[in-house]
Amino acid sequence: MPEEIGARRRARKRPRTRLAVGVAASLRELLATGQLSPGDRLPTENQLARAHGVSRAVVREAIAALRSDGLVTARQGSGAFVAEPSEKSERLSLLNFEPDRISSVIEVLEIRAALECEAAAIAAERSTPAELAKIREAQDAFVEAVAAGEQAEAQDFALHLAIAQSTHNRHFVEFFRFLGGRTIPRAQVSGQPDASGRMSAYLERIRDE
Amino acid sequence: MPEEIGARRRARKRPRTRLAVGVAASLRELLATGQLSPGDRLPTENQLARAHGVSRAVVREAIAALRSDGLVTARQGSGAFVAEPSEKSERLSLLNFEPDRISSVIEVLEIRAALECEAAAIAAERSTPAELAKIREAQDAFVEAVAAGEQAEAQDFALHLAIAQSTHNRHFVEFFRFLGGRTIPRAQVSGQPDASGRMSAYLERIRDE
DNA sequence: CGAACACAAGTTGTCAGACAAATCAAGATT
DNA sequence: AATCTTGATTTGTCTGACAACTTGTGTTCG
Repeated sequence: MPEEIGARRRARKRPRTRLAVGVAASLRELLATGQLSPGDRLPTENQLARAHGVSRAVVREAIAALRSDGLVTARQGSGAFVAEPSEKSERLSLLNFEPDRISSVIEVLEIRAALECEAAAIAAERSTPAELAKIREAQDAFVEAVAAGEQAEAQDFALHLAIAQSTHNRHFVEFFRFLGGRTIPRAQVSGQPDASGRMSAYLERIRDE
Repeated sequence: MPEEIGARRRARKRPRTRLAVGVAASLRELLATGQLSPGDRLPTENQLARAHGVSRAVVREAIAALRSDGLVTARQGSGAFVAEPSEKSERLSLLNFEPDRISSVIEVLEIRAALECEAAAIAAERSTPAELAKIREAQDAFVEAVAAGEQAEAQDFALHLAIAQSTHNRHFVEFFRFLGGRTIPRAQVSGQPDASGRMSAYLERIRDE
């Protein structure tokens, strides 16, 4: 018995997988595999508790998690039912890509390029002189860093953020902040060949406008 | 007493606000107002239970909801702590706008236009003949509907979706499906004055490419 | 004096049973 | 036939208890 305790103590930060997450995963699989369709009533809490060998409290916590995700809706006295797929569930899966596949990274870069292009155009129309100065500053810092042979991720991000803020559209800002955190670790894609080439063309366009 | 019961029975589909959601909302406010910063330990379950006049089970369900959202992390034997803001929380707040403000709708339309523009360009390069035919079909249906004086939201959406699918980039597809659901009810913005004008120019561009 | 150990208090995780509240279906009543 | 009553079923909540884990404190030994 002591060895077991030792083994668990060694695996610190992971005291034990909570039972509720196991039950929740089991339920999620039922939904994912289509064994339970929207509108269906899932088993009662007592049934689930007996089936998984846990107490009703654990089952309740598992269902609460699904309900928090909008996957099921519970009605007192009636039961818990699978909810219809809504925007919310789609919003969660959105951009939930796997960074392992290179193509996935490229896809995100595509969508990012599309937005950067338009953001720059809008920013050119709306930006105040102060914001323009800020963009120029970030731009100079970026070209300097590139000239010095650095990776310049931070400067790159700062530049895009400055442009996004100049659009006065907070969705652009939020989107870049999100994508920035996703794609900054460029070490994933081995060589970023034409990144600088694209960037120079990109900057030229900004100057023009 | 009977009247009260009647009043509640009349308000069907809303039997009663669950206690857990009230406690969860209270906790969320603590985080939002900064009274609890990342890394802080929030009150014990017993304290919260007494403070809100509910049982510990309710408090546990409330905390489980926050944990499911990634706002707090609980460690057995130690307590529950406010989590550091991560991508996940940003992803949730992303594009979570209020449809009441007209400017908010316009902002989303801007970001949508930016993506549609680039998606069309990419689609033009990659689309297979079958996909091109599908786009043309959707396009014809759209112009027909517009000519008939209809709103043509469904055709509009189908057209954009067909284009997005031709990019072979599933992020575009997901994004349009998401934005489509958000902006389709255009009744919000009273007159969509230049929508058709923009659209015709947009279609011309596709034909060119 | 310092370090390893033992221990106790506090906290979250889980269990078990019970009752309240709501739903639903069938039976009883008018 | 329509309405009311009743009972069973199910989720929502309460209560108390114990297990598992963390943390700090004291204690003992080198």
